[in-house]
Amino acid sequence: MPQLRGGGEEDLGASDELISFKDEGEEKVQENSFTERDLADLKSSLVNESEAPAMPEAVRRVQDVQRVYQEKLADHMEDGIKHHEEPMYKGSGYSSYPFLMLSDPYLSNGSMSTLSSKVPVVQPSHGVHPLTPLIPYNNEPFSSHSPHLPADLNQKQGAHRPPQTPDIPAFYPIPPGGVGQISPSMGWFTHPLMLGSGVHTTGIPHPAIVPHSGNKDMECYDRGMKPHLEPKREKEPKKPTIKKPLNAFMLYMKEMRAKVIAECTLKESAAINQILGRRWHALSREEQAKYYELARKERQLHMQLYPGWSARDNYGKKKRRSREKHQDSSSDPGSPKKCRARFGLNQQTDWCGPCRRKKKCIRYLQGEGHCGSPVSSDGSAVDSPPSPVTVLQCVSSSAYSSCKLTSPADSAQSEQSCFLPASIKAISALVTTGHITTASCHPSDSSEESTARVSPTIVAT
DNA sequence: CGGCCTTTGAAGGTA
DNA sequence: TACCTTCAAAGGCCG
Repeated sequence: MPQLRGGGEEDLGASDELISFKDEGEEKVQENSFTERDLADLKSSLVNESEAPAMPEAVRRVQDVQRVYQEKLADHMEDGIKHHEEPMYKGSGYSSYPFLMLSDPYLSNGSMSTLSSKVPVVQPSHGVHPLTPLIPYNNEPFSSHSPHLPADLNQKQGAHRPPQTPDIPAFYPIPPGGVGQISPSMGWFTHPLMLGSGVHTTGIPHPAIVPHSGNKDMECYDRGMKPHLEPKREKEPKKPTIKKPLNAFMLYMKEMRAKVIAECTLKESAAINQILGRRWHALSREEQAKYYELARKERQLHMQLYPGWSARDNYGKKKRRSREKHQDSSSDPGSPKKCRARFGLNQQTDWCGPCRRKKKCIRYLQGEGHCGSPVSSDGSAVDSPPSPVTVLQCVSSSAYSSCKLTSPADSAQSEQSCFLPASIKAISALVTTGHITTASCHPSDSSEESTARVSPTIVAT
């Protein structure tokens, strides 16, 4: 993965990113230079575009809105909420970042901006992550049904937010319609730091704060009304959930999901995510770098908005099934346990995917006899051997789809049966229809299935 | 109704 | 330092 460490800035990614990209060459130096200079170029070019005579109307509106927000915030600042500066944004180009993010949808004739030059921009039908306004995929107003739309921010986090730099408001997305269209019914939001006493003039909450389910305030927003906050206050106010900022892959998924759905006529997220995972690996470093940069900005912004927040805060809010760690197969003391141990750090290209992600090794913990390595878009194995298998035939049942597989590496073309869990039967359907030509097969990692479990790898759609 | 599935990355905890 | 765990999004599925 790209290391977008730009001169003095904090890490853009975890060590995982470094690991993944090590196998792609030694262009790190070049990569490192991407963020600062290229971002600056991007920004200036976008600004120039916006100032050009041919600037689309929407872009001008964006600027107008940003100006309004700047003025609004200045007013708030004068009201005594100004505490500290955020030097990290000063002169870093970050202040213009929203421009970077927001310009895309508004650029003329749907062309993609530099930022997403090679990444198709889709029009998701659903909502936008609280901070994912940074992502330039939507030229629609926010969906009023977005689960991210917070309803009761006013009484919650927003009121406790530290004062903000004038840069911040510009980070937020501008509806295509401009200021005049900003309304709660659109799910538009207000920077928490602009709230002052907790309620912004627009009364629109910040989407990073997600109310708990059953919040009637949401319905208010859905109906374009302001929420009834006062009855709420009488009760014990539930703490809103501040979501984690999206990482690069999540941003990528949000942007590409609709496209994959359209292409593959799939709806099941599990299957779609598998495809997206493949495509993610197939992305060039430059393409991935865009998303890492977006994610970095999101994290920065998130830290600014919620300084005391920790991802740990949300632990336990999702009920997780008891993990299969009880059945940890690491009870094989003699053999190499992990790709890491077997290949070492300097042969990370030979690591399986989970090892690269510092997760449980699927290759040597579970034995080496299984077929199945994900396959990149060019058909080569991403995770190194073993070879992918070709799906010859799939027969769906209620619970599983049984597929006959053959491995190219097996010259005898002996067939073996794998079983697709019901959750990915849709994949097998694609196989049978010829949309998918290759799949990989992993042996069952739990005792509950004696059959092999197919983890389909999408080669062509 | 709520957890599961499935993906990658980030972050925090543990050994 | 290495490893592990949880959560972030999404929506169909299932108990």
